[in-house]
Amino acid sequence: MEGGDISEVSDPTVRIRHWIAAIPQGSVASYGQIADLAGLPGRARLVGRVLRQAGSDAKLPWHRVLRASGHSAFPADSPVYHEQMQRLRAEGVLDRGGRVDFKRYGWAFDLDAWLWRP
DNA sequence: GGCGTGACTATAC
DNA sequence: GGTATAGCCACGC
Repeated sequence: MEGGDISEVSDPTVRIRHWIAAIPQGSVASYGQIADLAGLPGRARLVGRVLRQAGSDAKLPWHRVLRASGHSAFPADSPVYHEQMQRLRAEGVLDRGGRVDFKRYGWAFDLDAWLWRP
């Protein structure tokens, strides 16, 4: 990935999109985690907003973003929910009763280690 | 400018 | 697991 100078981008939505795009295939991240990485702690709702506006933008792996609980942000009976789970399964991310285990599939990106690396 | 809404979260029972 | 509560803040009305 190339996140070296992204922290200097002023537009928060650009940073958010950057980090969402950086989620590796087969991994998932929470809204709060993306907000933290974008330098916007406590702004998880903004991440959701950006994602909603991106909407059909296939460039962003929106399906890899879940709630902190491991659940999808969508109602379990909605079409978009099923599409999300189908996309995740296609990457090897399995859910248990609609819940994804962050211990197993959570993106283990460590921002501190990244910032402090030599 | 006030107010409700929302692809959210941490904390406390 | 659930429910309640309090933060969060861009946006539309």
